[in-house]
Amino acid sequence: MTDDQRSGCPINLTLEVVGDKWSLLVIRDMMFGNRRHFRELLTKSEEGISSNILADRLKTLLDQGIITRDDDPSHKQKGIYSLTEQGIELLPILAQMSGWGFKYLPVSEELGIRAKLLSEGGPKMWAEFMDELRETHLGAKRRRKAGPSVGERLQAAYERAVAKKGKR
Amino acid sequence: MTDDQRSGCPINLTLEVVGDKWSLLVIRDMMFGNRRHFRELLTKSEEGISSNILADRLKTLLDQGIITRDDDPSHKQKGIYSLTEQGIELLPILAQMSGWGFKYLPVSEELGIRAKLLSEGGPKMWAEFMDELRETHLGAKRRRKAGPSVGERLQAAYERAVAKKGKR
DNA sequence: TCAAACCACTTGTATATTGCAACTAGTTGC
DNA sequence: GCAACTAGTTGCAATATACAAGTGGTTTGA
Repeated sequence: MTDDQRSGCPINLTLEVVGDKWSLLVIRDMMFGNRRHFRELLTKSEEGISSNILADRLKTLLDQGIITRDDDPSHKQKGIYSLTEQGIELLPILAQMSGWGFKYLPVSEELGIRAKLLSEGGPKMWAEFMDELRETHLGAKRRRKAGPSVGERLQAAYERAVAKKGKR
Repeated sequence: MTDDQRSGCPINLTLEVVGDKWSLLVIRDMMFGNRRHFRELLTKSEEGISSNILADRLKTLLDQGIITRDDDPSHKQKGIYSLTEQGIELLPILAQMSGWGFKYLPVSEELGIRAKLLSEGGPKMWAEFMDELRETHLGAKRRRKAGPSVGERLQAAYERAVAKKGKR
């Protein structure tokens, strides 16, 4: 990867950082699937990323300040990847992509349910979810709201959709 | 380009359609720079796309229903590319990317000014701009608002920034 | 204590995509 | 009729990606 940029346009610069077919999927899995280890990201992704590509993307995202890596105290070889504030703020981009894809592309039922909820929830729900991510990834204190978190609600809806599909 | 998809996830599907380094830049130029012809897109882009890549991306975007192509009555060889409703609705994704890039990446002053305005304007401004795009690209009738359009305001701000830079 | 499983990657190689420059085939304006 | 303009295409080199196998080390459990 070279350092020279094509232009100073914000959209172009953003695309140079996350405008490939894998980076945003890794971020997505960290956000919505709470994958924090290399092995989790490698084996639990829907799309089947290869290990060399994953290693390369994690390195780039580290260099860009979108994620950080810490040693896992429970296992000398494990690393824990966390989103930075900059990474967490990619959520609105993912949410908009998710909404657009849900509206116009052949999304599967069980994977579309989260997109639907996130789209209906709008910016307010996104902000709440970002606060939850700040808690899990940055250790930020958060004023607890009543009822299940956004993350829990999305996960529960997904599991209901999977169960429903299995019954058919 | 093959037809098989990696997964039915809306984010993944969106990335498979516009998740490369050029497609969204072409859309950006059509939206914000009002480039409608092949030659305009080719020569007036900040980043310098090559003609084979541009031809390929326009074909893909046509296939995907994001743009349409009509013959230009003034010139037998010219085609006019227009955004479809599906293409126009990519604006919020571009706006979010623009805002994120403006906040975190080394954006140039004259190209950042539009990002700043768009970010400050928020979803309400985006909706207004999308209405303007529906007028120019889809021929939709629109209730005129008082004062300059969003497109005009963005363009004027950009030109002021360029003029200011030139004086230094 | 030792083998099997697990961990985060790296390496090698085939294939696909991209970037660059030149070229084609036709149209328009003077 | 010719120069400039139009939308692309072609050939080739450089780069990125995909897939399978391997590396060096750690943990688990009998």
